[in-house]
Amino acid sequence: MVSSTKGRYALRVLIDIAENSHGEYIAMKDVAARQEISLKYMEKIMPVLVSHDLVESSHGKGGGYRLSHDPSEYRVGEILRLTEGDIAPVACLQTDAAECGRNAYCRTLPMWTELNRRISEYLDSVTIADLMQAPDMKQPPVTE
Amino acid sequence: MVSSTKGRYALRVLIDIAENSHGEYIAMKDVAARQEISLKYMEKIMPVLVSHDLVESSHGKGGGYRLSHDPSEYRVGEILRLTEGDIAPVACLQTDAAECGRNAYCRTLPMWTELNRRISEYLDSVTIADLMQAPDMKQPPVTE
DNA sequence: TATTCTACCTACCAAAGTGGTAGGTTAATT
DNA sequence: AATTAACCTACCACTTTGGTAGGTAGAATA
Repeated sequence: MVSSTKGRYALRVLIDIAENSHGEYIAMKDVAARQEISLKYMEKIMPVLVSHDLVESSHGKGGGYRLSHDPSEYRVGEILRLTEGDIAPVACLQTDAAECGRNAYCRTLPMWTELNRRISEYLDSVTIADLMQAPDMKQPPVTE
Repeated sequence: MVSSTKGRYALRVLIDIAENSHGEYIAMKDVAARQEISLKYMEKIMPVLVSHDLVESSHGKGGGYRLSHDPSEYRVGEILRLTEGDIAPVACLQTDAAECGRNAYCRTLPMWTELNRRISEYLDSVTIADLMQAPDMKQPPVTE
């Protein structure tokens, strides 16, 4: 699996902030309701985005999160790498992977490397701006 | 992770059979030694390949496995789908996935769908024949 | 100053998946 | 009959996933 809920939720939250906060801070309570994601679970994902300066936070009333940059500057691959740790399709290509020892004569390594390259290339070609509300898309219902 | 050891081992075993058995049955003991894979673990993977007619087996002395078809007829995507169950990069695209309910307004679904398409397209474009020993490749050492 | 709202931090946890091991049974060959 | 090798079933330790619970810290407002 390239992406677990962690990375996917992070993406959806960023898109939600991009669409609904207009430069203002937006409370996670609202995002969680719209995205139907557990608030508590989201709270575990957000600090990662803060520490890498993807979003800025403010405590207290009227606080919440807002984007640090323009939506067009957020590459999906980058977001997934931060939240998932790695997006390599196989264990032996992960950045923390131990040397296999069989690399010199591994028949499949070149294929995995090429697959990895194609996945990264595609995910890095898509930005948050690309994923924002298309004209023909409905807004999600606000379920309280 | 698109592929766990199950799928990767299946691939390596099929390539090993393609390279080393020449139409003859080949014992898993030998493949396991060359590929440095636990024989017992391999034994759990092989029956899947038999039941889908990728390989044929024979019991007893001089028995083992051999390919049912020409190496060029084995697509990597097909092998991974059999052994992994699914190669979708995200849970909501798996064949057994429950309807999300948010699909109509999910901003990320089209991207995941396209990523899934690209992964499948690439993996289905590679065959076992493509992965067999290149001229500049060493044979793995036979570790007893 | 007290209250309220919100981010943030820590600990815990159930379920599923991963990557095996162990031991025995069946079938084919010598 | 003995040997060899596939095959079947059960078990298991470890990690990841996807959370929940409860409390703390900081900022705004009344």
